[in-house]
Amino acid sequence: MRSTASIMHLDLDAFFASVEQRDKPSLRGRPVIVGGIGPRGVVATASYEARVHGVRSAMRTAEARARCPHAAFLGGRFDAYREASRIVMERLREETEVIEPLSLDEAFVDLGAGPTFDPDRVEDIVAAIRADIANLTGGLTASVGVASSKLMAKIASEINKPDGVFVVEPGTEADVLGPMQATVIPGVGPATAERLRRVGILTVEDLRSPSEDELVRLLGQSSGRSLHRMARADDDRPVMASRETKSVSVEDTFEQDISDRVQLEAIIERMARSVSGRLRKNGLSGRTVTLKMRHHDFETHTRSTTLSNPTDNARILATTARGLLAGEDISNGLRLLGVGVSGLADWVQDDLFATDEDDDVEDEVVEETVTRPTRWYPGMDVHHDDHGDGWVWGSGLGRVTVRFETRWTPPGPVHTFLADDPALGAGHTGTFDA
DNA sequence: TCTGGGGTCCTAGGACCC
DNA sequence: TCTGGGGTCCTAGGACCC
Repeated sequence: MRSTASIMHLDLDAFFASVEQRDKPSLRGRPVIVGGIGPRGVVATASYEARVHGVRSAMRTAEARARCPHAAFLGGRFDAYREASRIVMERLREETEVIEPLSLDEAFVDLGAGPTFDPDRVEDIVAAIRADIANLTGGLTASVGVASSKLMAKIASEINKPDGVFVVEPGTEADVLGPMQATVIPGVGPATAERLRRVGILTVEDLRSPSEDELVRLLGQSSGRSLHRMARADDDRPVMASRETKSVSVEDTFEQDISDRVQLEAIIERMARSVSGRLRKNGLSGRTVTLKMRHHDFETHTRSTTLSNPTDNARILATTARGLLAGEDISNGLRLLGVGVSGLADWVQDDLFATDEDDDVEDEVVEETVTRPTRWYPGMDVHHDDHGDGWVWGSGLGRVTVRFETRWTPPGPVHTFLADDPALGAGHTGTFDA
């Protein structure tokens, strides 16, 4: 915690809805709700006119419709939001390079890292930034908090929202924080709040009573230690100007549950292409492929596998993800499916002009349906058949289809297989050595 | 006709290696 | 031969954030 109020948190007010109202004058002064507009949609952002009627983010759109039937329900125009966000972030960067965007509509700014920062003029600096944002974006408003730490700046930006500013005077942090609900501390969500409530902790003040060890016992190492400090407004986390991407994923909730494997596999193909495209655009590739499945009863499971080499290739991602689906019982239907990649590496892209079609050039795909394999892979399910005359493969009860793929993906060839033994009712996927 | 999509971070257990 | 500890990687799940 530094001695001057020089960390700013800026939060654009009702961002998606405000962009819509800016671009469509007929929506100004009216309730606007942006989010999923299908039967299973939820609200992403509600304008303040809609919040009056109790509409909140993450609320089901069906409920929002019931509460506020006269609102405009919009699906969202992310290109417009990204552009508005870019303009705002660019303006913030004029203050200092040390800005940390948290999302399209939020960022920390280390004002103290600016070349000409004067702590006595914080109010003027903030006023100039907010005026510029309004001018540059066609009237978007922002709420701002300034304090000696990220924690207090973030909390302060909520205090005079919307279109307001709050500066926490250095030295008053703990006093400002004490009377607030423990849930104002970022990271204290519903589950943690409930655990705390059960031991009588409601406010930040209450959170100062237990020792660090007691909080660790209650909430685990990481949360326990950090909450013990946060409760005392003790926070020296730096504003981080750049953060590397850790994962890339796509998911979709269907309007109706899907139990048809062929249909799900086709969706996986589409998602794999989407993930692949985004990996390539960012010069990334990853080793761990994750399939996310939400069942009809909302039970959610992930299945993942780690390849021996990073890939950004749509077909490898699709083959791998399909293999992960193969072992799952989907007879009651899935409401959501997702494909993700993590374990990312940024490799030097050696073939900038390659297209998806070009990728096929050096690929080798061998598919065989056999009772005995002609090639072997690690972990191949081979066991001795006591009733027969030797070693069998898979269940030993029938034909097994194996698809071996070799693809040349920098920095080297990637060999994957997908084995499907109907009698086992399970697919087996992974990598093999050539 | 309950409950989005895109992320991050943490925990915990097992495998494996030294 | 037995026991133990630590570190790292992998998988799965969960909490949380906007």
